[in-house]
Amino acid sequence: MKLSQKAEAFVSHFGKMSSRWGFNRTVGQILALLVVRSTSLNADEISQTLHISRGNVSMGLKELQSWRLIRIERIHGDRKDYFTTAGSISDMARTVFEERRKREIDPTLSLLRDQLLDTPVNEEEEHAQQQMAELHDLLELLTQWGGHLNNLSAEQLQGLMKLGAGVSKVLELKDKVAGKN
Amino acid sequence: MKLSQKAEAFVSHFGKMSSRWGFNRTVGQILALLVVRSTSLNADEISQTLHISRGNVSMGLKELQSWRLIRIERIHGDRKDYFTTAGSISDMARTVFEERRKREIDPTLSLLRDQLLDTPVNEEEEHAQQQMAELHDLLELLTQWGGHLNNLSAEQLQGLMKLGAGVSKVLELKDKVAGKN
DNA sequence: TATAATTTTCAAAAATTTCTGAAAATTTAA
DNA sequence: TTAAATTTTCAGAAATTTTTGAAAATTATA
Repeated sequence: MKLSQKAEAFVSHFGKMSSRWGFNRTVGQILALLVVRSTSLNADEISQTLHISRGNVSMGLKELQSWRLIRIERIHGDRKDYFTTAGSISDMARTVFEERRKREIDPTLSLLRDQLLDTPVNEEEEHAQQQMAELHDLLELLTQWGGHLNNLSAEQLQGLMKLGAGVSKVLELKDKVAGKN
Repeated sequence: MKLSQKAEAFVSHFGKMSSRWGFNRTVGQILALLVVRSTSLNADEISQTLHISRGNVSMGLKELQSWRLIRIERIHGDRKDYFTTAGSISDMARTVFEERRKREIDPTLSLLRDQLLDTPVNEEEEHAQQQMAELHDLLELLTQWGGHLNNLSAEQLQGLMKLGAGVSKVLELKDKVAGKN
């Protein structure tokens, strides 16, 4: 399975970038390959296309499954597992945000909450807690906001995005309406 | 300089998490230390407190400056450089988003745009381009949206966040008003 | 069942990243 | 200027992460 120039560039770029998004190079490459290909692929095909060992592919696929980004398809009369992406690009984006929240934000919030239970015993601890409280509130706000956005339909999301800079106007509008009631 | 139990836990947690946010453990620890301490610190103090070499501290501070997350203060009669965080927690959050956009999103958008210039020569390339277009549009939307949010005042942002799930109602409201004009 | 096909695991090797500390470079003040 | 103080650099060492590939485990078919 030879990749086109285009697909090659895409896969390679995502391999390099993927470490920033929480997975290693081969995992990024495998995902990019599945995104770019229109048909599902088995582990051997992935291994040959990306020139990575069969074992590495197996681990990478497992990792992507733990992220809920790919799913297995069975082809009748073929014993092998075939893999595709789980949903559209924006489905996957939502999933990545959600998974990263679980893996990174939630444990951090939990630590911060614990820390904030204690009463500070001096100026220095007072300041530390103040900062932690600020971070806690910010993370919580972002999390809640993310949750709300996730519940919006694709169209609503689009509408909100298109609103863009006009959002402040809408906020004023909302305040006016709220004021009347 | 001995850290309190609390500060220790905070610094250690951020050391572990920081690789997910684009910097290595010591860089994360240095930033966390500066966040939690109320006074500015010099490189030797940081080195002793975190038990990392002087050279490593120097590199870490340089990295944090490239992220625009810390700034140097000079203390009269003292030759050493003293370091503090550049602004509040939310200032830093904004900066991190902006820097990551520059370092990760922008190059990706640029690659995708290049790829989309070519005309696909077969079904397979057609599909690849479709996916890339979807990703391109999503990233662009997120980027624009991020830009708008960055331009809102802290109060407006707060207001928007508090809106939460009510956002869909406000969208309807906006459509109504728009319809009348 | 047995066996062939396929996937997973994991110890060791390779690659990459991070860290150290001494030397070089720079800055400050006398 | 000069010299002391401070910071930066960077080659090599240490630590960590990733990858391989062969053996073990699992799964599917005859």
